[in-house]
Amino acid sequence: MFALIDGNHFYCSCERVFRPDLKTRPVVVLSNNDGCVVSRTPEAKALGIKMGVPYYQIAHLEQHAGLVVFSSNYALYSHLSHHMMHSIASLVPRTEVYSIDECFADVSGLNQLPELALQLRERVWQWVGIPCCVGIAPTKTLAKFCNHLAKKHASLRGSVVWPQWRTDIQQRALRSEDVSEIWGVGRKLSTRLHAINIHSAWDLHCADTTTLRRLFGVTLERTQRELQGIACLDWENQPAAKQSIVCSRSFQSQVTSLDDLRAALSHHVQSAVHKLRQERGCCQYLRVFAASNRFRDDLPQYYGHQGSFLAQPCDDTLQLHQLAQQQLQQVFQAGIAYKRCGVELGHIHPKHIQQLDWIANASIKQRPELMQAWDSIKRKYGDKHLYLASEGLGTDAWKMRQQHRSPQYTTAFQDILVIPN
DNA sequence: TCTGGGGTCCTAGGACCC
DNA sequence: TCTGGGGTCCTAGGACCC
Repeated sequence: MFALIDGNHFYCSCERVFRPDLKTRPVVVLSNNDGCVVSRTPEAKALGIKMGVPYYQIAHLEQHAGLVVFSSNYALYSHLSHHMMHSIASLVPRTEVYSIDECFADVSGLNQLPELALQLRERVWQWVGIPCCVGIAPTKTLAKFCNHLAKKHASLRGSVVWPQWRTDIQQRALRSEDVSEIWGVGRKLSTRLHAINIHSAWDLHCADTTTLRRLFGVTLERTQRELQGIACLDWENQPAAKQSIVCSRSFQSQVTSLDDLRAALSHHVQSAVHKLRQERGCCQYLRVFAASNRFRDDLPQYYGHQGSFLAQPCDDTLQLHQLAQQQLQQVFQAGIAYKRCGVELGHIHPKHIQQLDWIANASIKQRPELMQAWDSIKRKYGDKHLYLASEGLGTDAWKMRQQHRSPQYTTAFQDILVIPN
């Protein structure tokens, strides 16, 4: 039996933890670079703000409807996420963190599931201040579905326990939801399903399995079985080792000079390789890309990229940085207005298991002690105090726009909340 | 003027093997 | 004129997730 616990409009709720005055106000959180809406409270939803809508289209609501806007503050969200997962783990034998705002919990063999659901919600609320909903069912897909129902219908009081429902109620619930609400059925798939008369979740539940398999493949067959209560997705005991790491950002304004691109890329390489070392991995592939603004039809469009393999797995920032900058040179074309660039590290292997190249003689210079020192300085003093000089080249045009960011209440001493007398 | 940033899995088809 | 059958590995592209 699986429980799925999901924080309600998580990023907004994180902001509200330290701003109780916003409890009933419409709040949204924007994507990086203050681009578009990625989290919204029910009050913001009621204003007609859709998910993913660009900020400039709703900015007027700050003036006219009391909308409160935040830039994303990942330091805050990931820290509160940690606390939330810890609170959940204190009540159940096993958890599997699925994303920053949701987690599966193993409730097999436990009695009084409705009471447990209530307890989970209350504990997260009391310990962390995040409201959440709980869905409990015999498969992960159904648990997600129950969670969805719990969020949608206030009358369910934040939790749905599938086995407690009579069969006809379960059926009615499946009939009431479009197939696109099911986990694993996205936009394309639901369009194709509608075309063959599969509209509701119940239609998918009842569809002919062989046809489904033939037309849509094994993934959707699994989804159907899960809807029928046959578990196809098991617990993931270990978080899988990453196969690739990507770091990229949009620029606050257009960038045309190689120096600005160099600076941005330098920044991204440093974070990507830092993540790589935290994974205890080494990569053997590196790709650099830079792109124009895809929304500007009036400007020349460009997506340039260049990747290459290394003779030897590597986790050395300086080496990878040098290679990335060489590749950028190939990618760069004058006369393009760039809006985004980034780096991808691929073919990642565990650091302690390495296949060396016995033909290529060139061994890549690596400096483990230097990298260790680098990482510990970053850990101790934060990100801003140590970086490669090339990051300081050029202008600030490549940096991120973050005009509405809240303080890092829980992770920076200078941002600790002060409550006046 | 202004539109995010990560990831994974599956499949079809081509190249190759015996 | 007529040309098998069974496999693996790799990659690109398409779909999905948050």
